[in-house]
Amino acid sequence: MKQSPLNSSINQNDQLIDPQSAKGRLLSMAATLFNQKGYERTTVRDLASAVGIQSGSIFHHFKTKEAILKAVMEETIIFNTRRMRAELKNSETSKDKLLALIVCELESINGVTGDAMAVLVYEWRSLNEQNQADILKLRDKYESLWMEVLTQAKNEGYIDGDIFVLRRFLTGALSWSKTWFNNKGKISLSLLAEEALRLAIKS
Amino acid sequence: MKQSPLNSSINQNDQLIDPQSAKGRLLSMAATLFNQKGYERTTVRDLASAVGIQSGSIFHHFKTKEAILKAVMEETIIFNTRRMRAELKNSETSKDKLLALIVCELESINGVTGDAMAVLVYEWRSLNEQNQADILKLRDKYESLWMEVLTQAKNEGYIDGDIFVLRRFLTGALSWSKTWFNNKGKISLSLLAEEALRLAIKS
DNA sequence: TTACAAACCAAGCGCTTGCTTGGTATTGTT
DNA sequence: AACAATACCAAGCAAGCGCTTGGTTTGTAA
Repeated sequence: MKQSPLNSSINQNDQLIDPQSAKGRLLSMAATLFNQKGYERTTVRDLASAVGIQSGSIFHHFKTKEAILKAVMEETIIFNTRRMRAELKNSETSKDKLLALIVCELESINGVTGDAMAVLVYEWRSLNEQNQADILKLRDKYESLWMEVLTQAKNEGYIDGDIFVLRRFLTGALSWSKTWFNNKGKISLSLLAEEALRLAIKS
Repeated sequence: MKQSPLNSSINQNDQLIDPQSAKGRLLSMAATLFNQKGYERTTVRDLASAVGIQSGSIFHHFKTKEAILKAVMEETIIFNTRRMRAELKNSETSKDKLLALIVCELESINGVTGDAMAVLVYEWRSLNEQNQADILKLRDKYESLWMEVLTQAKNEGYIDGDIFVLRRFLTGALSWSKTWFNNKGKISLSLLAEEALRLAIKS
């Protein structure tokens, strides 16, 4: 065996599943369908026929339907936390860092991981308590990156109001862009990011 | 008969259903459950037992389960559009009007109609095309109130960026407050509204 | 070639779902 | 009191659901 098999349990050094593999294509299609029709309205038969297998074969890769949902969420939050952490290293000032975070989040929502991110945000209720707790741990790491930068920006006088409230406003504002923003439309993503930055910092 | 029976068809002068009536209590409970567990996860049996009747009796009041969802959405958007229109008449300056709209929206999301508003925002996909189109007409009226005020504020120099983008940012930011804001917490709703106003207008 | 695990199929089980049906209380009007 | 409209119950149907089972094909490495 060249590599230990992946499962959905908590794992600090998670490897992401190869998107080319059968399991990876399944996850990617699941994210698409869960976002389009919602988790509950998507049947395992829908998902199976979308990837070209029988419905029962799904359960060779995942124990339950909910495990698929959880995996979609885990994959995307781990992937995007890494990306944010990497982008922060390329930024100097707190203003630059804030813009970098906004761009990252907008890209994660409207880019290739967009379906999975929307699922992460809007299908929360469909996880049982344990799984919610597991995902929450990952979200906490993600959010701590934001709060560090916002704290710095606040200390340097860039921000007026409460940074916790601000972060929550931004979470809602940016995630909502999934419902209306079009990458090929008039407004570019980086322009959108600048508009969003204007929400946060004064003049 | 003292009043024509209500149905879910499009109706310019919609009367809202009496919240005390059996149908009204059904709608109110439906909003609660749909928000708590999601529309798909809520069964007609759940809803029936929550209001203390048999599941089949639901269909005396509504033709289908989806008709309940649609009615919840219609009721809340009509109610809140009226409230916004009323509040706008009590405001003079465009800045006051904008704050009034923000307060209204925050109250509609976090107040008594909160469950129904969350359903309106997040359960969109569960309606078929025709019903989506019907609700969209009502939303258009609601949104036009916002755009009028934003246009005025922009013309008067209160707003920097694109008002369409700003409105969408606000939609996301305010609706997201449902997931974290607590009316009995440290931050009051009017304080939250002022923080939100800061997102929109400069210094 | 052999061996073995991973990937998948074909069939269907047990359960839940939205909704229907035929009938019975309850309410309001005259 | 009589009647009709409204509100509800008790039972269950047809369809769709997640998931299981036992067996077959495919890929990989010695």
